[in-house]
Amino acid sequence: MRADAERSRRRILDAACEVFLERGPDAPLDAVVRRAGVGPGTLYRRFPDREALVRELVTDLLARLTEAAEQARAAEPDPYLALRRFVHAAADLRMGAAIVVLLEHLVVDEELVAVRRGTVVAVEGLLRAAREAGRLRPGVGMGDLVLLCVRVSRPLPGALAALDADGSLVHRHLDLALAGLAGEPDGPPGRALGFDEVIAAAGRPGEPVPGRVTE
Amino acid sequence: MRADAERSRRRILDAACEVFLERGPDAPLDAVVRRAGVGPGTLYRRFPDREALVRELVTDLLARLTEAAEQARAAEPDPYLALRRFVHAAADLRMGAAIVVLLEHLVVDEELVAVRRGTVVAVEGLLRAAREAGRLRPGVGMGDLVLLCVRVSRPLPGALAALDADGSLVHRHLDLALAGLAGEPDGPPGRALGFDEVIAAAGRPGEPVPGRVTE
DNA sequence: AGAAGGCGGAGGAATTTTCTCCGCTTCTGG
DNA sequence: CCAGAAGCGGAGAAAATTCCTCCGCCTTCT
Repeated sequence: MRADAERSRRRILDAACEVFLERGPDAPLDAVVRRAGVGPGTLYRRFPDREALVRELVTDLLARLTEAAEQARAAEPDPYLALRRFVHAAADLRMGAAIVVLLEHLVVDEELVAVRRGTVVAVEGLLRAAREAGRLRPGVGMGDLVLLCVRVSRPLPGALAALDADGSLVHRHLDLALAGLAGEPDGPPGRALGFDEVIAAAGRPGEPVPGRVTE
Repeated sequence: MRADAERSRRRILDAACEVFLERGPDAPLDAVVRRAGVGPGTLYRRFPDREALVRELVTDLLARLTEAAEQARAAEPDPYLALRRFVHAAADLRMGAAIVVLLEHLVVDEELVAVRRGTVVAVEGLLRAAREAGRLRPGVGMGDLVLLCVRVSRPLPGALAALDADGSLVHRHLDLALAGLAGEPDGPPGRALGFDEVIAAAGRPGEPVPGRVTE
């Protein structure tokens, strides 16, 4: 594969990831094209239809997730810290997009099942280790973990997204979800976010609200 | 106002709330119309443009949020339980819609500022009480609370939404976020969610994925 | 340097979204 | 219960969006 083709492929997949997270699995492919900064022809040549794009995106993400889970396990002897590390890595990888998109526009074939199984096994290992070490609230299941990850690591809607341009808020809130808003004062992760900052984007009286960042 | 007009107004506002939460603040008003089960004429007569609808929706929601905060404070002597009760009530009221939509398509006028101030004061009271009682992790601010509420109580994307048709998962995850996934075994709220359930909606190999519920 | 292959964008067809108009139904005051 | 006022739903025109192809030019590899 030629170098420029590979570059385009990567840009399209990355853009698709963000766009599907922000606008849902039916987001127009034109939006992906604009975000990726490529021409429509480039997208439609490589991915004949939406499903082809989605399939490659999901496969790619699941593989990287599996790798992240295995790396986290290897790098952290403490099972809870390993799980925590994985959760943060999953957010960086935009795990949400994989799931959103997997469930919507995809015929799940055997190859996909195999890739998915690999991810599930790896993550379940992390979870079981943390549970057996007594570092996980009893009754918390794999589904809870995954859904909380999806919920917390999705981009904030609309103009709120600007609050977390660099993603640090996602990591703060992941830590909060892990440790609990109500919890022992063993140090809060990051710094407190003021409400004023949240509503700052709402503009002042009489002023038009600054719209979302136009693409 | 005639009884049927009031009924239509309520149905439209409720529908708009759900639709804006699910599809973002630019969701087509036709989707609101379909969800509300009224004719387009009915919507456009009462709300000449998108802003009119959004304005009434936001004002209505903020007022109900303020009321919920005051009720929670009155009903629960324990500051933490009061905060917890409010958070759950806010999720039921779809607080997320107010914020999503407030930030996007609205010129914030003085009336709105006043209503919003009322809400902020009421919620800050709850938060301060919980903090002073030592029931809140230090460093957790109003913004964290609001954003975690938005994140957790937004509907899950796409087909995942079906997992939480009755909203019980939102409440479970709000409790988890409050108490922390990693936490003392003082009883997990609700029952554990299996990963199998999460991916069940993905269909079996070779089968087309059941699409989202068509409206 | 030449050839193979990829790139971006113009643009047409199809779909979606917006919003109006009007005949029929529902409500309310008397 | 009735008459008139008010509201309702839907057909459908106009505008905007989205999908996707074709083609002339540019990049990459040998």
